[in-house]
Amino acid sequence: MEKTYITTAIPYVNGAPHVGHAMDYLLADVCARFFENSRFQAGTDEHGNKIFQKAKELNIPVQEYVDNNSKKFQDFIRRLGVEYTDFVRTTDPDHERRVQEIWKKLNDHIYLSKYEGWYCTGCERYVTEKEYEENHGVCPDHQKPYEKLEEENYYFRLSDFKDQIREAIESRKMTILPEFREKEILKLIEESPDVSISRPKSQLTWGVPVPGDESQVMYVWMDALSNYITVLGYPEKDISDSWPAYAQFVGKDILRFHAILWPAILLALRLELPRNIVSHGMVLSNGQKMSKSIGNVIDPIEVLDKHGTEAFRYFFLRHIDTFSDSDFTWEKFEDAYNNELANDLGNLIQRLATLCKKNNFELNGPVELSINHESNALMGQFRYKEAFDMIWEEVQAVNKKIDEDKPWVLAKEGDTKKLNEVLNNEVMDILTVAILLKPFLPETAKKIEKIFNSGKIEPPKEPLFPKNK
RNA sequence: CGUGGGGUAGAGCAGCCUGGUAGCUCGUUUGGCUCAUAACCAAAAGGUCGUUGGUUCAAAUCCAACCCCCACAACCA
Repeated sequence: MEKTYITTAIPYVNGAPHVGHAMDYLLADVCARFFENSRFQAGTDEHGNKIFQKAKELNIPVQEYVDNNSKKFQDFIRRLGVEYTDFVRTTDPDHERRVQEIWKKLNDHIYLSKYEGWYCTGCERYVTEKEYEENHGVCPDHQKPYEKLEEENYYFRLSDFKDQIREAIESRKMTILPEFREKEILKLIEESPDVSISRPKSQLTWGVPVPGDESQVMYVWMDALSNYITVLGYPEKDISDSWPAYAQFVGKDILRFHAILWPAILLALRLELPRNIVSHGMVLSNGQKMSKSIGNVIDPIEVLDKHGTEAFRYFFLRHIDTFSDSDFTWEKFEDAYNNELANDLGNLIQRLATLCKKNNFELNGPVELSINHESNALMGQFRYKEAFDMIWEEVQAVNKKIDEDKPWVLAKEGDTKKLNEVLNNEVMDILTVAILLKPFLPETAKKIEKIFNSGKIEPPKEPLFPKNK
């Protein structure tokens, strides 16, 4: 059976999970829950010098180091309430073997060439011409002058596919979202040079060996991008029940690799291009990019510990824009939690359940609602924040309706018929809200259904979202 | 002359493509209600829509120039 295949970028595991990683997972999770029959990939990127060095510093075997870190990400994803179906690790032998198979298939588009550039022996990396000029030829970290070095690299001939990629984007066979990023990519394609896809072993040991050349190791992108199909079992398995991916979620910082290099690889393999590449913005902290040196990094685990999964999902899906950069501050988070989750929704559940209980109102058996809400159109376009806003209007509308219906007055007047009628309407409304909330706040949706759609209506003993002082 | 985004009420944003009384959320003030987590509902105050010029009967919206902020520029989510 055909599945809606949804992917997330695989994070580089040289550190702990970052708030930014959460965006990928949450958006993909909303998408996966919105479509029922979906396949959902997640994973970790585990090769490269930085990881190798970090493990050496810590005096831990590299494999053990990446095992631990990969586990941290898996735990993190679970704590976000995100349910993936497939998890890929780039150090998995299956993945490594498959990447080598892929490399072989790309052979016609790969060539060996010299790379020349400024190199810092301290950092063990090349710097760009611009960086070289800015630092006046001396590495600021190591106080050493850059050296001119040259090495042999394998290159992938991107130019073989530029026209096809441009055509796919323009004809919307492959859609890049949001639109302004698509414009950016179309410009970038023109100036994209061929891509260096290997490093000499002397420089990079922790990686997948290039097949047929002992002296070279694959460079990250070739290794990492392939994960989306190696996890499906490519090339030995038929992946047509899942591929092409319906949506690939990535941060805007790595969009270029996903929108240019990755499609080129797919074309070279004669595979279809993904239908949608959705790029989200960055999460800022107090209006600035998070960075250790500024000391404004928000630890997602801390947010989860303090407020739980549902509140986390709520804030990041509604108050962090789906496509643009948005700001996280604790103040904003607390405001949203108290005003919206606690007051609007939490209190609504409490007051309506209490009204039902006090007036002995019950539904006649569980109700099946089929809903065609206008937010669905937005969901289909990946405009999750806007869809969520629209759903919240429904929450507020129920509060308003209760105020207008004044069930407590009807109860005093003894108008039982009218009372039951309005309570029934209101319960239907909140059950509708529950269904709409499912992709965003699955646990909350479940709780609402349990309270209102399983016979006797009882207000929860503990408020769903206790207010914080 | 790198590329892209942005500059709209105290804060955060929508509106701009398809010109025609400037809108939403939070905050503030006032009123209502009492079912509810001192929650809910309503109303009010608050804006020369970055600057200058142009097109038009009419511009936040189209055009031009300029100023300011931010991101990206092969691996710092």
